Amino acid sequence: MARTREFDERQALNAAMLVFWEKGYQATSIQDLEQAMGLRRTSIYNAFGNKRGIFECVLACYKESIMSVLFARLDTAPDIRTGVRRLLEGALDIHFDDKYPGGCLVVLSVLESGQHTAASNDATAQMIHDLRAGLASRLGKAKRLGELPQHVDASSMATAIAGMMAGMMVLGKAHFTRAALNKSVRQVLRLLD
Amino acid sequence: MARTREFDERQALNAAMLVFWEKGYQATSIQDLEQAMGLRRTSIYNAFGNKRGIFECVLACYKESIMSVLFARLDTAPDIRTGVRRLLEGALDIHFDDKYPGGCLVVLSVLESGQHTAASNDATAQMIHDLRAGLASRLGKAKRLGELPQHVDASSMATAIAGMMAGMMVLGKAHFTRAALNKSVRQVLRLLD
DNA sequence: GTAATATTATACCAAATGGTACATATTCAC
DNA sequence: GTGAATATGTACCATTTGGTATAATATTAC
Repeated sequence: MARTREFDERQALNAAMLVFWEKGYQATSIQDLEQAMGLRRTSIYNAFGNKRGIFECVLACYKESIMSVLFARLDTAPDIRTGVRRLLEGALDIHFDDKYPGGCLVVLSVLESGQHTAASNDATAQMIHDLRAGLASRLGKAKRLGELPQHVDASSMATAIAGMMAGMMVLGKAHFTRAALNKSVRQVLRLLD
Repeated sequence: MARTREFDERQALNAAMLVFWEKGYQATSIQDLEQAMGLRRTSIYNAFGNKRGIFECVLACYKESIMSVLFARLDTAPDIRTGVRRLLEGALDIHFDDKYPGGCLVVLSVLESGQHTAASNDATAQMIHDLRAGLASRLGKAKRLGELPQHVDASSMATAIAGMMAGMMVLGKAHFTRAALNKSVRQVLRLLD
């Protein structure tokens, strides 16, 4: 018994996500968001409360549309080496995809933690910890399946791979070539031999 | 034949560096800088021109006081494994040092490249490329000295180590423990065997 | 001492910031 | 159709932003 929303929330959040991703949190103004989302600020505030609220929804959007795709690449691969390779190359795909601003919103936001609420910081840190945990789990499974030597430490290996993934996003932002980053992926895979 | 400056430029820039490092560029206001540097904005503008000018000097300050110390740890080590270990652990030392805000100003600024001038972006990207180049050079030397197998690709190995270094700063900001990060350093060192 | 020059302090400004009051429009239950 | 409830549009606000005009102050060469 009320007026219906005229915009698609998912689409609007996706547009907002791209702006935060490119400019950073504080450097993104409400005016920027109005233009990108194609909405007046009143509609934005009505839907998301305030700027912090927008960002929290954007983080959830990023988790769904970006992180989960990468996770799937790891989980659905036939073996651990293929899985790790697809995970890291998937991150590179996203970085070099013209649809996105390059780098990673989570990495950016973790570095910009001084700008965010505790809730947002918890969310971003959790996404990284989930990545590490997913890797650790997959590596443990690989050990049980005999895909990896028993002496491999799944936990620290997972941390290293997660770190490498974040680091490659940084190098990408510093204009490292795709070829160079692809080669560094191969170096990481050597750890699994 | 003019009034002398009452503040120490190095000290002032160090204070400004800490603020940019913690809050990010756009999120750092001139008022923040006035308080941290202990100066009125007129003195700041007189010395550095504008906010972008301050930041460019801060980057130079970071390069001198932070990056060069890490480079030295790599260059003065007795062998390549010790050098890489000291480089990565040195980065962790800085991250966990209470004197600093955690993470890395260069990594942050590269991620925030949408906020910076081309000059600043060139400077930060160059610092990362210099790191990689320094590593590649040292790895090449290690090969010639027989410290490393000849099949090691110094170039892609350098990229991977530089990436890992940046990535560990990200993980540190996401509250990974020192113990966990130390273990991931050991994983990276396995690449050199 | 004086002139020239650079630094500092006071006070200020236009523009942009995040956010909101309020009127209007649209939907659905009845 | 009517009323309740939510969405949107217009216009606005206090605060903060980066930056500056100007006057006062200190330094050194002469």
